[in-house]
Amino acid sequence: MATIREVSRLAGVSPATVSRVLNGTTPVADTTKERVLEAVATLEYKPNAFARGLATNRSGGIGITVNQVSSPYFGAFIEGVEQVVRAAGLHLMVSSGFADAKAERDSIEFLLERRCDGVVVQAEGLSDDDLIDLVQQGPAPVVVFGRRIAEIEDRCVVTNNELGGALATRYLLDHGHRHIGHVTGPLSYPDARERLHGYRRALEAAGVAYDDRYTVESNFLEEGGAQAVARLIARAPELTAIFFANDQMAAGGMRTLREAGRDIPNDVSVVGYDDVFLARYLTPTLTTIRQPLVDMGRAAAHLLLERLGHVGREVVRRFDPELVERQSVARIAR
Amino acid sequence: MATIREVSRLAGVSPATVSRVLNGTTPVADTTKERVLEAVATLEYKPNAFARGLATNRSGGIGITVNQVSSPYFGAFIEGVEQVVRAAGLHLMVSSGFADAKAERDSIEFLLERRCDGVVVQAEGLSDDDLIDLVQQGPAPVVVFGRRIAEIEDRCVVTNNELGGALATRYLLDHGHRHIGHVTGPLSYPDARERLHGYRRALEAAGVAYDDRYTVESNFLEEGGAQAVARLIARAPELTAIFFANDQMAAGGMRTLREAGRDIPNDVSVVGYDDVFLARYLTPTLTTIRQPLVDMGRAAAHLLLERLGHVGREVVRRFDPELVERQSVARIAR
DNA sequence: TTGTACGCGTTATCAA
DNA sequence: TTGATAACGCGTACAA
Repeated sequence: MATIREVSRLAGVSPATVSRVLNGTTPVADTTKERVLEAVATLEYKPNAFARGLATNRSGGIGITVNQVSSPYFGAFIEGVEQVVRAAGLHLMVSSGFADAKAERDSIEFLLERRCDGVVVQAEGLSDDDLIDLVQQGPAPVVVFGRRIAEIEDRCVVTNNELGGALATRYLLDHGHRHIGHVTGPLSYPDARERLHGYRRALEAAGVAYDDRYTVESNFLEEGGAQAVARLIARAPELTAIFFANDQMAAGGMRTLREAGRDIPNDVSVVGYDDVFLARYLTPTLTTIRQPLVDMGRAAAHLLLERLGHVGREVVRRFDPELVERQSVARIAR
Repeated sequence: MATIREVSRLAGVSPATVSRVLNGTTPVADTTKERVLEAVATLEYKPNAFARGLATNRSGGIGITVNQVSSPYFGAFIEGVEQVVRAAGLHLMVSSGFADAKAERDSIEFLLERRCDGVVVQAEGLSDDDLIDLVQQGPAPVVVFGRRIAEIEDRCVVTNNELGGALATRYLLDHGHRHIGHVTGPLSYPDARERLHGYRRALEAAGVAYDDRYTVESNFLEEGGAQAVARLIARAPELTAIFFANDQMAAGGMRTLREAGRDIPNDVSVVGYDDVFLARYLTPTLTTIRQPLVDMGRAAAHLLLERLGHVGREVVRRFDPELVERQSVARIAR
């Protein structure tokens, strides 16, 4: 590997000048610039990332921590982040948090020790206060994905969950349903609460009274969805539709419905949330709410780059989900 | 951020001694060691990764490039790699190749420029020769995932595709099937060829003649599977079972079968390959061949660490797939 | 067992 | 517009 000194010798200039040509920090005469670039080319010179980091105190790396790399949900998000980070000539360091506060803390610390210039955090174990601390005290800019925290709202990339809940519910109402159940996620999660609010808001807007027998709290897991539906249909057999706060629970719930002899969508219509991979493969295919994850990843990256002094374009921080129409909802006979 | 010099001052020793304590390179008296560690703790000293890299010429980073981060298939593999890399105190840099030779080349170069200590490569665009070159000439150790290349076999982590193909076929034979079709992947891919060999071998072993009307080449995509099945049942309506070289094609093929009025599994049994996420969500759930992706990721990482002088445990480089029994295969009436 | 002093390759400051 | 030169923070011969 050639060094800057060898390049400078070949070009007949000082190392400083080579650095100036490469970084564009100071004007350099056109003729010398040419000579330098030629020398760079013939020696296939690549700046040493360590030396550069030592001198500038910047690594050219962005860190990202998510629950689990192998989840298609987070995978799509990471993909968006990578696109932008890569296009900016930076690189991405990943680290998993596994929805556990300690692991998440370790993960973030790990990335920060590696002197990432900025970090994208998706965390479920850490508290809001932890994240506020991190954003406000941390040694590098931080962007938070999937949590809306008032104190650091300008660093949060989120979707409008309430709108998502309302979209799902309104779609069912539009198909004539009036007895609509809702299986929520853990209500300790803001996402779950907001989707519930959206559900209620849509019902009210349509003049349908909210009945709390129609709502069951669950856990965002397939098995939880299955159990929740069992309770729901025992308690309120008149339901003709169920809105699930994520697709996994919808998958479990659909299984229970089928086992109970209810046809989907003709006896009971179903709407999910997230549009993860499996939604297209359920039978019937699942009508669900899609979050623009790749776009959100791109936005998170842009938000970070903005803080790092890259040219800032306007960044959207709150994304509107949209409904993906498939075959799990039927129009009800009046 | 504290430096090694500040630590040394607080502990009343030289910077060199601090370095020795932290790296364990040279014996240090117990009492001084204690003083140093105490100073490290109170100052919350973290070594500067750049300075360390500059001095040692190692980054403490492992690079990985895969087709697409958001695919659950590669996600699982990445997860395995991350587990091991992280446990070794190193970090992971990811970069996507998108099955395109140029993008893959860029990706790898990018990682190497960032001075990764080693790189895990999953590539579909690059030729065998490209990879051999990279492994033999590259500036850092390289491990290849999912391709078996004779010249660099000790750097390849693969599954036994032929065994997988045989497992699938034998399972169908055991269920009484004698007219078994096979939808292959692109036969330019070794994976696809090997699975086909496994299929033929199992047929021969059972004394069933191979009939080339029963084999259709396709493209590993859902749509391709759908079209392949259309051709297959037109040409050989007597088929009672089909083995697909991946799950995506099986999903497409099942759709075609259903549209043609064939019940699965009672009219036609189906076996897939990969056990990706969707296999559990098809109707009926898909019997398929599972590759131990997380384990393979771990193995790839271990193989790399071995080259980097970490304690080498015995590493398995060739993994046996296993059959996952679900509901897409029925016993045939004799 | 410990300390001194140099080198790693770059960028930034200052002077010319 | 350019060149010397001093950081940046660590590891490691070499000497003690």
